[in-house]
Amino acid sequence: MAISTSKTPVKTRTKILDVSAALFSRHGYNGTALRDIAKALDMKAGSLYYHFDSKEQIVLEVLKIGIKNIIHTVIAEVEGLPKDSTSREVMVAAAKGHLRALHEKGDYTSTSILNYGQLPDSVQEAGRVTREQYEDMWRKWLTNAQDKGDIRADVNLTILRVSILGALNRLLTWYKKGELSINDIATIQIGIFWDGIDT
Amino acid sequence: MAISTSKTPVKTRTKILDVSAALFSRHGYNGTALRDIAKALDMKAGSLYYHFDSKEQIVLEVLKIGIKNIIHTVIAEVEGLPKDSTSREVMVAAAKGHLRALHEKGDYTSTSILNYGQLPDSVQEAGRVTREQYEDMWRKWLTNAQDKGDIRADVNLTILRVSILGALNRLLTWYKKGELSINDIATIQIGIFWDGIDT
DNA sequence: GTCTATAAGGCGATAGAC
DNA sequence: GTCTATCGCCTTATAGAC
Repeated sequence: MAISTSKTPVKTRTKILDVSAALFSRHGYNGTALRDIAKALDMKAGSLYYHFDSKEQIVLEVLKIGIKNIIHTVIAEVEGLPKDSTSREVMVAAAKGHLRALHEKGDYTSTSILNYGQLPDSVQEAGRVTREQYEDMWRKWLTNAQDKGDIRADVNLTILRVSILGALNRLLTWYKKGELSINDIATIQIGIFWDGIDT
Repeated sequence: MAISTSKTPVKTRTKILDVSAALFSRHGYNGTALRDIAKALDMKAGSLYYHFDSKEQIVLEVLKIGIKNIIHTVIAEVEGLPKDSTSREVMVAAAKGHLRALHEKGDYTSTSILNYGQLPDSVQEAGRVTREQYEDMWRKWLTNAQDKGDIRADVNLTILRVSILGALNRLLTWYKKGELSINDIATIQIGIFWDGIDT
């Protein structure tokens, strides 16, 4: 958290980001006007420029918060495990963190997952490094697991990684809170990948 | 194919759709102006209205072509199988069809896969039925396979379905034609789901 | 910090010439 | 079938009052 001495200056900024994330995730970057963001906060569009320099700066901040949130949630979940955990337990923990971030901060994370490819090139460029850091985390876990002999040697780890992340990310388009909790889903999804579905 | 008696009337329309699909898939619906579409065809924006009534009509047509293309490709692949094929062979064939449609008609299909949630509500509504028809096809194949005892009874088919489709759809964001062919990838991905990765 | 007012340009869509 | 020209509206962003 940043150092803050005054009473409220941070809060409006945060509200703007929250509302922006919600609107971007539903209507996309180009489908959301600054007037829409302002209106949702009972403000006028011009007032936003007291807090941000441009619309691009807003979406970039939303993007970074989304990715960092996933990374932090996933790391916390994995580091909360006992040191002698199995590879499978690591994957389930990582999946729980990933899904929990998608679910709890869906407005922020979906901007980086669903809308990323359509954002202005300059914004994509600025967010690229953090995104690749996250892919690297999965690359590392999967490689470790295969090296330890917990994943068969013939499994293509690149395809496994994109498959797992693709499967997890789909949560954003189908999950409505019902009988299954986020943790249940993570366990089930990794279970499918680990054990297969064959009889 | 529609009946056509004159020489060229269909072609310009098709070119407009091709270019629109390409631009929509890269910059999104709201990020693509009619002027951009026209410019890519060395035309003026106003001329597009001879072929289409509105921008929404263009994207709706792109959307429908994308979904129908996936459905047709997948059905052709599955119906090309011998009658006595195993459930696993059916899944691999369906995955091949799905990935082939994404790859060969990526501009059209990615509009329906990546941009769908951000399209105008009226357009989403018009495309919904066809989308659900496709989900139903997978639902049916998976249920059949489980009923025949080829998928373990304890596997949650809803989660399996969203996981497979999420994993397959990821192709759009990572695949660059290299050593692996589309058919190889389909076989590998279904192999992971079927056999698991455990040693 | 938020407002009003406005600049400067982009947007989808239309009308009529060719 | 495509053009030019334009309408009316919306967009991001800025300037200055409060």
